[in-house]
Amino acid sequence: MIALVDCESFYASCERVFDPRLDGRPVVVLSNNDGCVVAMSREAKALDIPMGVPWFQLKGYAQAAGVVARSSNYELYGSLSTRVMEIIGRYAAWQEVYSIDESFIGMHGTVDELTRIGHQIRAEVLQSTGIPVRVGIGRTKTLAKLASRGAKADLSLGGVCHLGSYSPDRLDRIMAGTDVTDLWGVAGRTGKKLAGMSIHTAKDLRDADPKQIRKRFSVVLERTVMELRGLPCLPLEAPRPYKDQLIFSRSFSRPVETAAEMRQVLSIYAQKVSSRLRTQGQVAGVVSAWAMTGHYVTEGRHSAHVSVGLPTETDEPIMLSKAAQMLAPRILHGTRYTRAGVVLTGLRPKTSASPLSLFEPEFEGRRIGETLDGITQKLGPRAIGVGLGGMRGAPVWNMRREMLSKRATTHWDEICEATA
DNA sequence: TCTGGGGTCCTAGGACCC
DNA sequence: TCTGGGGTCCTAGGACCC
Repeated sequence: MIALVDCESFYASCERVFDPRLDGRPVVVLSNNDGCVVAMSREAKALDIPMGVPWFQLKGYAQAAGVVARSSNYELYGSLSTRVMEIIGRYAAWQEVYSIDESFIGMHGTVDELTRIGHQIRAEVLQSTGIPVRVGIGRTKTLAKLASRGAKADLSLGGVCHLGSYSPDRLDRIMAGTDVTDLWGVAGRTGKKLAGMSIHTAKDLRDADPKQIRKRFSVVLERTVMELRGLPCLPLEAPRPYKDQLIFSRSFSRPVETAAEMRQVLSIYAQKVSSRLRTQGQVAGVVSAWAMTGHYVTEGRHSAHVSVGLPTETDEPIMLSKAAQMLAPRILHGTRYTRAGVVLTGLRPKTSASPLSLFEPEFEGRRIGETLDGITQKLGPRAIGVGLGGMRGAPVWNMRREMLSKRATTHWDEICEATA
């Protein structure tokens, strides 16, 4: 059997761990730039605040209704996630950490045994970290996901739902009451196309002809059909040694319109992403950069892309920053760009085979990257940078985070204080 | 004024090979 | 009119996830 353990309203729950005043109050967490709502506590959901609503639209109502808003504090969430995942891992020989707030584990046992273990996991994670979790158990990942929805919907289950505890009739009724787009792997576009074939519920999809589904859609949806029937098609994945790509992208707090400013943006973003690259011990072979106007503008929409193959794979910030700045000629002067990003692909672990010295880039071997990382770690992210990245103050286009909580688990000077 | 960010997998189609 | 067949690799774009 497979269990999905997922954290309830994870970001909002993290905010509560070190600020118990938030208990029982509606809490929303905002995306970068304090843009829109990306997480809500149960109380906020009860107010029918739509997920994804822009903060500037919600602000007035939120303040009147006593909603507490927080900027997203990924350093805190990442740190608490690591603790939660470690505890969950103690309960299984095989664990897949699927996302910051979800983990699949493999389990053996009777319905009663597994349900009991589910409750134990819940209790221990709550006791040790303050984060409430739900446990959904089924024969496949897709069914475990469905069970997790059940645990959320039916409070009488106490946070643990094992699909094996239902009769076939009851399971049919549950699936018939589940919209097909609420399934894992089925979103809006596929949902629309399925509706055209009179497939509206999870039960409809389970009972559809897999071959037809594969022909009309893809092998991905065919797998969903089989998984709904209890046939595992998606194995628990082992942790990967490294990623296929790394991205650093941000929206600006105000539009960037000049090539000079955009060069600064790209230089800094490239340095940010190169630092992640070094953390993972990888080198990159291809640098891509893009810039675009907002989704919501009606006039003057524009986007620019460029992709550069590097002569030698590298993790050095100077090379990568120069490559990213090759986007500059594609930038239309006077366009109101609202976001940009730098993407590294062609990633390999750094250890294997060093390039012939003839082709070594100018700065290779001088350990510029390592040196910057060391200084940054000691003195903070803006202490040093290459070229346009070495800024005393934050650039004017830098993102907004006006309601940021403390990073209580990763910075000594932000540690939680208790007062009598 | 103000609408997130970081990933994965799959497929189709082009380039290229013999 | 009519222009091989079979294979691999790579990339761009679509769809989805949290």
